Amino acid sequence: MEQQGRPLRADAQRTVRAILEAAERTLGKNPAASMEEIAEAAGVARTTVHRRFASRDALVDAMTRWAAQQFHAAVLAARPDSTPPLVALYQATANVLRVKIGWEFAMSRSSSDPDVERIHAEVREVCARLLNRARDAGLLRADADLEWARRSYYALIHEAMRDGSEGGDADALATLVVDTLLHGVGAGPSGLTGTVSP
Amino acid sequence: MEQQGRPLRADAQRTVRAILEAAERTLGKNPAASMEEIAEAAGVARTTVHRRFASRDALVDAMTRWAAQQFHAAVLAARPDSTPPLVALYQATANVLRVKIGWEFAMSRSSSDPDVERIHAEVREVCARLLNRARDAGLLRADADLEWARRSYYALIHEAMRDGSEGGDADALATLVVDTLLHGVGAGPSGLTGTVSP
DNA sequence: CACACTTGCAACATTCACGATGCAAGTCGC
DNA sequence: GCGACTTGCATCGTGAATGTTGCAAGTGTG
Repeated sequence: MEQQGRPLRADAQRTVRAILEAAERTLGKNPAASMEEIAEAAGVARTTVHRRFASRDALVDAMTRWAAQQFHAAVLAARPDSTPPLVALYQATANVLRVKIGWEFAMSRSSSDPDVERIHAEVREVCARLLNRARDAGLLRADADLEWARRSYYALIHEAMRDGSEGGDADALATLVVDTLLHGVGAGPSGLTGTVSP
Repeated sequence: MEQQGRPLRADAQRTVRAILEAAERTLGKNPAASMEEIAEAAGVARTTVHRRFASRDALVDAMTRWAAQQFHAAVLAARPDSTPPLVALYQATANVLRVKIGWEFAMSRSSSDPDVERIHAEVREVCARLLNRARDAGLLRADADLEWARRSYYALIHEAMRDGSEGGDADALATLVVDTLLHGVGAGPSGLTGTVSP
């Protein structure tokens, strides 16, 4: 379902949103939760959920799609292609954290939906470009592996999100993430390998 | 099941191992896979799986417990309380990566089993002690948040594991992880906050 | 206000995974 | 080799979750 002959009535739209949010909460706690539990959490009858989403998969897909769009918007809002790299990095991190904190389940789900995958690929590219600019600006080591940098970045954001789930401030967390990404937790330069300047 | 009146016969033990490993492979690809699929992957009949593991939960619990023990052993093998911090950190990372690469599903599962939770708590403490020693040795910043350091460390290991799933070398990955943890991917010291020396 | 839309409720059909059992054939261990 | 253990196979029961349908009552919209 989810495609409309004509737009849903206002109350029906509210119902859809309520179901999506309830599904996030419920599946976040227990990924194997039944449609019944989701319906209950949303305050609607089980049949209503089936009316709005043809199948369980359709519901999860819709959640994933919704979260992916929020994610995309959060990154673009930081203007990562024009703002100075460090600022964009910080801004994007904070924005993304706000989304991930509210859509943990939907975001950590690897979707089979090609649309969703396309969005994530797009975001990855934006991120890659940003890191590239950061390196050119001397913010990253010249010999840094940008792919690993991106993945470390994602991993740190994901970890910071867990704090956020329990009432952390997105801006403070973003500072923590970016700081850690750039400088790690170590003290002086004493690399295990010889990556430090000769 | 899984507790024995007397020890299982040799062939039965092999069967148990085969089932555990098949379950890891199968559930790794699809967490919702049925007992049937697991049995097929193990090359045994479905009823045999039920003979060895009373229920699906019992099977997953057994996997989780097994993986947790391997994890614990991997950390202790690095002698994290006596070896010099940097060496222990590197060694433990490599050992843990080897385990996580083979038991991705079982390791990333938050268990309801108190025994498993105890093991993980124990490992967390060992890790905390190690990071403490690292800080005292001047390896970490004096004002570093050790809890965040530990979690960043876990997150980076987890990310590195994905490389390992596709044939990466555990030792090389460990170097990458420890290096990134200590120094990040940034170039010079230009902290966003004023954490750098005055 | 009138009409179309939306929802809750009750009932139903179906599918699927789980778990149990008995038995015959094969395998291990002493 | 003999006895105990283990497994495959065929079969059955059961419960839970999914998805559908019809209808009456309520609610938004023009």
